[in-house]
Amino acid sequence: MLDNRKKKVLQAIVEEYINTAEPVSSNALTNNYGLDYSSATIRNEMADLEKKGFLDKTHTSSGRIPSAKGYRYYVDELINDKDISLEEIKYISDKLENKINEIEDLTKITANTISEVTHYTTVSIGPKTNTQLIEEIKFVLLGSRMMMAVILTDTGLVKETIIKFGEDINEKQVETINYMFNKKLKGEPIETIDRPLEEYLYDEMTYSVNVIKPIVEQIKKVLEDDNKIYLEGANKAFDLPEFNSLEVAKNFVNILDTKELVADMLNSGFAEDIKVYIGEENEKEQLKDFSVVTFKHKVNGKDLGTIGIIGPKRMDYSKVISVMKYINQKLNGNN
Amino acid sequence: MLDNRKKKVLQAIVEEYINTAEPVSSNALTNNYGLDYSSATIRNEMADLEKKGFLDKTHTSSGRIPSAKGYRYYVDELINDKDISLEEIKYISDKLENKINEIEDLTKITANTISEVTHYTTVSIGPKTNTQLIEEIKFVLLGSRMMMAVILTDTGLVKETIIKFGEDINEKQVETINYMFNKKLKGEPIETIDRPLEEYLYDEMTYSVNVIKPIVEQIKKVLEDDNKIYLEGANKAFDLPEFNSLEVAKNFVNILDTKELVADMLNSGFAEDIKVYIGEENEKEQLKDFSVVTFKHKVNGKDLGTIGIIGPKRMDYSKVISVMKYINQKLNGNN
DNA sequence: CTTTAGCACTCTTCTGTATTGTCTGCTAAC
DNA sequence: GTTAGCAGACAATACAGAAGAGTGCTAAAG
Repeated sequence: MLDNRKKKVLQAIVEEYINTAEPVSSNALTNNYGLDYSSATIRNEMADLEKKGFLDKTHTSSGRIPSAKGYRYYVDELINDKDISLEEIKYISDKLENKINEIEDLTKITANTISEVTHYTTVSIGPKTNTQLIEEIKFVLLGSRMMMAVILTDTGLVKETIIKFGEDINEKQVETINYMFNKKLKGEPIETIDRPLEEYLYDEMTYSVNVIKPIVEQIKKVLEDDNKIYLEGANKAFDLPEFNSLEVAKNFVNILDTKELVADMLNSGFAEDIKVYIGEENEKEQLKDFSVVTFKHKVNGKDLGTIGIIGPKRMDYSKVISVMKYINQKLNGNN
Repeated sequence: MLDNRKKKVLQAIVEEYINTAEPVSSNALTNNYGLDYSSATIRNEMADLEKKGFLDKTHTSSGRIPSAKGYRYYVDELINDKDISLEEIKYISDKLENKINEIEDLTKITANTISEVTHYTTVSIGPKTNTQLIEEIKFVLLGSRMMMAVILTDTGLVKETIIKFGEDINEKQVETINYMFNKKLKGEPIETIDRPLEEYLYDEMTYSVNVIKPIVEQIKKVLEDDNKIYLEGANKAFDLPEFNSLEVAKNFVNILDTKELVADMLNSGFAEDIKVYIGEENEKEQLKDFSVVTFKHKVNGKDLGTIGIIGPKRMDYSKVISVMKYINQKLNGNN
């Protein structure tokens, strides 16, 4: 579809634009990026690329900027893995080294690491709990009318919540509840908890609904809560030149503040490990001026959460993807 | 110090400026705010107030804006409690009604409520744990090398953490640890946990340091963690006209991102319930263009956390303070 | 047939100037 | 003590012209 030189020109324009955020002129590319031609030749190529839809102009006599199609082609065909510097490798290694066991915070730490290395804003969301298997569920009495429930899953995730009662509870009751819930739920996926209340009461009618009901309700609530979204490096975005437009800056802050939007964004595109959405490719209207790269990180095939990078369309895709790939390797111990 | 009419003029200027964010002209005040004088008279008063340092000009022929001293005088002497609308009362009541028992989230919920009603950004920090008394401390075995510690304090706060071990632990050991720690710590202030390790080992040398050490370390870590800062309504700030300056907007985002700064801010000014810092009154250089109102909320004299409002210097102090006072009442059941 | 030099043309950005409107300060009259 | 009225200061806006950057096209060179 594109001959070799056109590819080179497109790549050069994308990379130059990523670096400078200024429309790229034909002159800027001559004797650069291995393009040993005069500006006129480059101009002819640019005109062709524009006709084919890979480039845009901001006005008739401006340099070119990549179109969404141009970025897409770049990401799909032209990108090459960027070498990560030694310092970056060291930084990433240090931060992740001892944390790999702390499943609860791993997504947060990883998101923070990515944000620090790439200088983009990241949002992250913990692992989906509902398909994980319950390994153990424990109830602990706290005082006389309060209880803590701790759920342990097969992936090593621990979720806990406090339950309050309108009546006194004793140790013996807690023991029975422990036994009862474990009998029902051990080895089952977490979503089992969503079953109707009667199922829990089937065996043991000795327990009043007053006791069982708050337990089930509170546990459900905590598990829904796994949609908590963490944000890292929001201020970094303000260093980018495109954020000099107050319009864009405001829009950006609003996006980050709309939790549902971010959650939807992170939950889309199931299977893939790393997925790139460029500008209009984002389903959400509000994101059409940004690019999003999502990264579902897993250890041994187990979902551990999703991290999203939000940045300008001229995001340094190569670096972002390289960093993600490296972290993925690291987490899965292939290094 | 100021005669009655001057007070009236100053109050009018502050309130007008709070509403419009535009320098207030002498004309705007005539036949308004109960000032039935010509613009020339108002001008004379304004000139006097400026000489005394209560007002500033942006340039020689502009209207007046309040100086820091002007705001301070307004807050100290001229402010009157603003009536909160019925809708607002209902909104606040509904949000706080059933949450008063959920100590863990109370600060967060309160901060969110304040942000919604006042339309300013709030930051909040949970209660200081170190002086609270330990009512009970429970250890629960999870699997064979993992344990959860739950600490219950006299104010009803629950803190929990997961501890991982390099060796297997059995139920019997957990029981002894439970007994041991409770014997040592029950009724003591939380900071007792900071004691040197030897104290925990004194009685029970049967337990290896491998077991006790991770427990103490992890508990310490969690309790330090009480400095977590919550942010509400950051995007609201961007609707204010002063945030049209990218400079200010950027500065603002950076402030919110600097956790230490925010923590310092919330922890200053010990005793008072509600404290107002206007512009340069803030200790931190970065905050000198903003005003901060801090609100230490308590129930029955127990510290439950601190909430800070960050807004422009022309913040609606009257409304902010009224809302805080109302919430304070509400939380303490005087209504 | 590909590449390049050169030039006309387009559009943005910057600078300077004139214009308008707002608001003050001051003076003189009430 | 208060007010009307006017001169002066300044911001904001609009407009014109010049400079600069970059393209598109043509014709010549390789």
